[in-house]
Amino acid sequence: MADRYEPATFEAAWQKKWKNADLFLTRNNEDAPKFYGMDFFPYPSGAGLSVGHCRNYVPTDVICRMKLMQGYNVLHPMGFDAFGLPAENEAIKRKTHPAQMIEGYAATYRRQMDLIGVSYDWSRSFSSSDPEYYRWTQWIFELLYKRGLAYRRMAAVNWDPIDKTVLADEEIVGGRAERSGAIVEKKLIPQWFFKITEYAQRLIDDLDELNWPEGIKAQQRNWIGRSEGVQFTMQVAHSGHQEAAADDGFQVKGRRGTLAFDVFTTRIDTIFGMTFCVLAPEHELIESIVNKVGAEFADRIREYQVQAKLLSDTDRQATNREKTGVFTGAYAINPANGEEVPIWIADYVLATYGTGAIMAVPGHDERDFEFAKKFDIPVVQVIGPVDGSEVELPYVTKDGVLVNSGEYSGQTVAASQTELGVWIEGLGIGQRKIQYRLRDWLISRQRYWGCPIPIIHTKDGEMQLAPEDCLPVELPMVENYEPSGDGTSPLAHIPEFVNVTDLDGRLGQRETDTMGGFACSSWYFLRFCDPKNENAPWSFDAAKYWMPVDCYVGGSEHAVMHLLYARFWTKVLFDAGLVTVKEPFARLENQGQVLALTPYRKPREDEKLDLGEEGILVSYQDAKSIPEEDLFYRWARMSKSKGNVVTPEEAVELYGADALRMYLLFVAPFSADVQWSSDGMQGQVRFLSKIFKLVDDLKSLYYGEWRGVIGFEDLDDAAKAVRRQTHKTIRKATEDVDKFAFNTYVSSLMIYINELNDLLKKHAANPSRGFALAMSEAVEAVILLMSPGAPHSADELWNSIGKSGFTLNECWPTFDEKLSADDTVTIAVQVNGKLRDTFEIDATASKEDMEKAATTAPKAQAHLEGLTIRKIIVVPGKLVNIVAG
RNA sequence: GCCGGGGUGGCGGAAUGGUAGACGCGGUGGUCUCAAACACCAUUGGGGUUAAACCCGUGCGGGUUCGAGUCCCGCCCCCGGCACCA
Repeated sequence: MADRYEPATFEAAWQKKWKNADLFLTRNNEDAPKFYGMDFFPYPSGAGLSVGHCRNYVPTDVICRMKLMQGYNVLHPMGFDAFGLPAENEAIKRKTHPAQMIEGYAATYRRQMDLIGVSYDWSRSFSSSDPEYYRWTQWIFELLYKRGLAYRRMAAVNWDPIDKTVLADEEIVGGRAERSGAIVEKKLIPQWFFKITEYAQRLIDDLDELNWPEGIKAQQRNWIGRSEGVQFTMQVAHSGHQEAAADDGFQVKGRRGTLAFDVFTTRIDTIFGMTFCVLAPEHELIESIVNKVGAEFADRIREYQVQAKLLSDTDRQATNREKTGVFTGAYAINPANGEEVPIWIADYVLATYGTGAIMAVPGHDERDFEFAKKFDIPVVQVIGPVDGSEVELPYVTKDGVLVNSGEYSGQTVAASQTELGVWIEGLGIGQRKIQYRLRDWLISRQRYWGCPIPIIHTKDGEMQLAPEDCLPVELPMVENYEPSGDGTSPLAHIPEFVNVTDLDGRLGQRETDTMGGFACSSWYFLRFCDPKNENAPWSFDAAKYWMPVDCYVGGSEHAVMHLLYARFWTKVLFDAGLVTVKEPFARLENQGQVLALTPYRKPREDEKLDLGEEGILVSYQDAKSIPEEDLFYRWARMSKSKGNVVTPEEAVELYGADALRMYLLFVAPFSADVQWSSDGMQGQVRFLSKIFKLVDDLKSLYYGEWRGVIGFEDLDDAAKAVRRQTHKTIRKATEDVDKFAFNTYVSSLMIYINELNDLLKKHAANPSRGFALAMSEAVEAVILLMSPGAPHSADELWNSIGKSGFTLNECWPTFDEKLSADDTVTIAVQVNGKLRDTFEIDATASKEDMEKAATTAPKAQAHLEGLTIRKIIVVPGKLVNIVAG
């Protein structure tokens, strides 16, 4: 074996041996505790992996490897999230079939993951597009349907009138289709939803028990958006301002002869300040109003509705957009004071939140204020500061008391919110209510490459589930699967797929929408527990044993969608008695991104920059020929489109897999973004070489049976120093890996190696027997502690000292508190909190001894000159602070 | 605007309220070499000094404490997410 790190000579060889020995197959030792460590389900893109992806996989691998060495049964699987739009679009472009294409891409991913030595149990791998897998995705869909959690209703899709296709939100840029440039329209079609809103409260509550980054939990809470308020009914005025508002027999909300609508507010305390109401342009009541008001109003309302429909969501919600709206000609009655207020229509009120209608209080709401100013609607103050001082409107703080509010004037905001809520309930026109921002989960996709929804529409318009034993409803393998041009899924144009007869022999048609990819990734962690099961999605016992995932690792960009959906499904499955956990992921860790220095040039006069860009992206090749004053570099996320990707192949070729792994661990805290530099890997080559050199130097001292005799040896100071360092490092390294502090895990090994080198240099000439034994222990500790981070090198070194097999099968070292304790400690001497001196003292020294040593320390004494000692604070093992004046 | 995370040498970053800058990258000087690369050794927060002593120093301003990078209050800046959700 060489005395330096020469990866080309052994890394590939060890990977082969691991494979031949089935080293990474999941083990199931009796009585061992379990550890389930997993990475986010990746979509295997055609670009392959970059070193940025490895930053996710390597740390998970390190903790899994350590847990395995610690005696856990470890489940560390990997599979592929193969269904979905990116795959389909790319396959169309390449004129190939997505199934075939994805298979190739997944193989590339696997090859790259193997190349960096990640210990996945590939025997458990699958793709979400495998019929054996999506059969059970459909099965879970049916479970949701049976439990009333899957339903179909009309909903808008983004429609591209040029390409005649449905677009995903990410295919729209600035209200236009990314590809065709057409202005995107909204089109109502029937679509499938999962009723995640029914679980909103539980999804909030159960966050508390999760060991997740606070930021992610906060994002989920925001997304679910719980707010407490009051919902109540507003009557449309019969008479008064508008003769056409006379009763002509409309029936709305069960009130014969009247028009009415519900509003939701979190500020019921401001109800006396209501000076108008606003309905969303899509509000159903508008139809009735249009029929009752004069033609001029009706025309303006219609026009506004058309305009609103044409606006894309992004345009409509653009920041700082001026408020728009029209007066309907109708009035509503404020139940608090009986006053009539005008009803407006405006798109700043969303149809999809609350009741799609609001009471507007411009005195105490910025949006209403802005609207009122623009349309000259009165602004009334009904809340003021407790001290009665004048304030500028809108006054939106909840710190205050009611004014101009009848009998409620003088009450605090908090008190009146309760009282007014009770009052509304007493009147029978509404109730206090908890409202969530969360919407139901739209799963329909009018595309080919997804999991078919197992529903049959019978001739009589009924919906039936495809019988369980007929699952999966297989996606037909067809040549043409491009979007069909009429907005339906391509599946709708495959008669063999569509036409079926149900169990009673009646004719029916299959549902042709497919499920969005998030459905497939909402349960894959359960399938990994029992991936080959042909009779069930998983066996209850397997899931009971492995779940929850103990450590789930991936990027924070999935903070809401995937993680929320997976939590939702797990809760449904829990309710159905199919799993024993309410939450799928006990601990979540987000890795930082890997950024690469990316060349840009200044734009020429006629060039426009893309949104958020400072310059024009250029390739590294072109950068060489661009004049220096026009060229600049920025840190940008590694991606194929930026052309700044470093692949694991390149890194492994130049520096080695272990150097890449150790660099990824060391370069920054796990959750921080990383500025990639290949120089850093050279540093790891140097470090690994140092280990090879040290192990080589220690071979002459190495005694394989040290464990049996070291306890009987009378150890000299040198030997004790070695052991102390060994046991300190074992403790530090173990703790650091457990808490995902991989950078300090690596640095603790560096410190250890440096110390061992120093000690060896000092005592090599005349080593005692105890020193040799302590160094024997150290050699093994070094190799085993580095094994999770640099497994190839560890196995190479392990065998070089005469051991056989794999370090992964060895026990993780344990530390002995007594051995790691220092004999002597360095004590800091402070005078009035400022460091003045230090001294060495026996670790067991008494407080009195420390005080004495401190007060007589020469430099400290110089600072005590002429002062009276008032107090002495002694921190054992650390410092002495002398307070003097 | 709201929510979350940050701000420490030239750079990445360490520091249970207890010696700030561990470990590494880079730099400088040296050894090796015909030379370079690699490697190794020394040094490396700023000021100050022949050297030391000493002074300053964790975004800014206050506070608590024997002692604050760490805790509290008020600001500033950066990154991420959400964003007319009534």
